Amino acid sequence: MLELAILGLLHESPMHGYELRKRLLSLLGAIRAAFSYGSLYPTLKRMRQRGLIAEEAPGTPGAEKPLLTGRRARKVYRLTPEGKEHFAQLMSEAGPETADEALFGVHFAFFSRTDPATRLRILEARRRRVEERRERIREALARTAERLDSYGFELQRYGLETAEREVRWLNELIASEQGRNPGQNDFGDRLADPGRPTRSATEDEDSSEPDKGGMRDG
Amino acid sequence: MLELAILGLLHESPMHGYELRKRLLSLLGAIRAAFSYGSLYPTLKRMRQRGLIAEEAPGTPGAEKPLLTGRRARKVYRLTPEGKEHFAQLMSEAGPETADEALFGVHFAFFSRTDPATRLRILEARRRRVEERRERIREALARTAERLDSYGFELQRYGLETAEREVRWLNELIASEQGRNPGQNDFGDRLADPGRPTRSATEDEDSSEPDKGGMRDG
DNA sequence: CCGCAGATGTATCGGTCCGATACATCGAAT
DNA sequence: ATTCGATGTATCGGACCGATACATCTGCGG
Repeated sequence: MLELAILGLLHESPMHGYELRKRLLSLLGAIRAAFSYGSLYPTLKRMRQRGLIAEEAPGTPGAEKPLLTGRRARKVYRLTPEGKEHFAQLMSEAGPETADEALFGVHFAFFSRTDPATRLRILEARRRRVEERRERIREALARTAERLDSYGFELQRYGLETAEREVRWLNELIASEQGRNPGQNDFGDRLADPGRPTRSATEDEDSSEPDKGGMRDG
Repeated sequence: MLELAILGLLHESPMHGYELRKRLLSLLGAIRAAFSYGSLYPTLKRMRQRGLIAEEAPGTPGAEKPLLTGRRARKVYRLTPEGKEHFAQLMSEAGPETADEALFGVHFAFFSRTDPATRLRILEARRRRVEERRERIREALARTAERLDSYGFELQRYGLETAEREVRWLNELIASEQGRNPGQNDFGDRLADPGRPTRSATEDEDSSEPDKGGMRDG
């Protein structure tokens, strides 16, 4: 999960842990809690040992005090070919695991790097999951409504409404996906460009992204 | 967290693990994933060792094959006085920890066992937390909107809307709490409406009526 | 000039929780 | 008969989190 997110982010450019965490926060913070350093650093270590990422070598190994603007030692990680392949493989999975709230969110955040068929299957798997949850709440409500105090009732009601809202959202997304030309990917052009010399994303101002509003039809 | 939920449920009646899990699912399943047995049984063991719960003694220690309807050995747990006290102490805490999504949900589910002042503080702590989250999303959106592809944008938009919706919900709950007589608790026991059993918004919405005078008051 | 708060940066530790798995009994359907 | 699903207890490895530690750089007020 965290692994997938790291691989996805390192697709943009090499980064060190602290920066990864900030990007993670701004990318996923809207839907889930940010990963903590207590998971991030051990995961980076593990991924490095597995060869999915590699430490960027500093210029001169002797007396490597000044990194960038005179900062202290930082470990900058970059994606290896194995990591790239592993990411593609993880992203192409569309089983029931991808319906989990957290994993779905990460997948969705990198949807532009997935083919349309996989996107659709993931969205439908998630919808199935939320629909089941919705039905379970309805049953529980019907079964135990008279036993609930007003707070318990309010919790059920709000949870049911939340599930219904997410199903509507997924329906719109699925409709939007199906509205596209099923053979084409009108988002893929920006990611199918392997030769882009990605600068560091710290103060980057590259706004060559005219496409928008594919699903903002309603 | 799980501990708090177990203590709360055992307030109703003694239960064994399997039953606890089912009750947990129907009580909290509307807002969070159910606890798994992988957490439940170790937690029960730990709580028993700490004296918060105790195993219900079977009728006759000799030849105790038939429990209830001839089933196999089950461990029925009941609340000890220490457990009752610990529950009250946990429920009276209203610090920032209680603003966490999961812990807030459990607290809320047992709100009828908390005094109104604590309820109010917990609701306000949660609202503060969600407002901060909402502001972080807004900033991230303003800062990185032009860098986002349509999926990233949609994720931010949906997350922002989710946060705004929860703040509205909390505002209603807080207003409802403040509308009560601050010294009394008119929800103490049961107050289920015997009339219509909770029709939820299946297909209708957009009523946009701001009346909604709090939670089902009589 | 000093100090000190706050951002940057890496890392570990203990603990909670989850998913998978194992094992066993029972009632009902096939 | 036997397979299937619900009931029931339990453990294990792994993922993640919160707290903590430690160190450097920057800017701010005194």
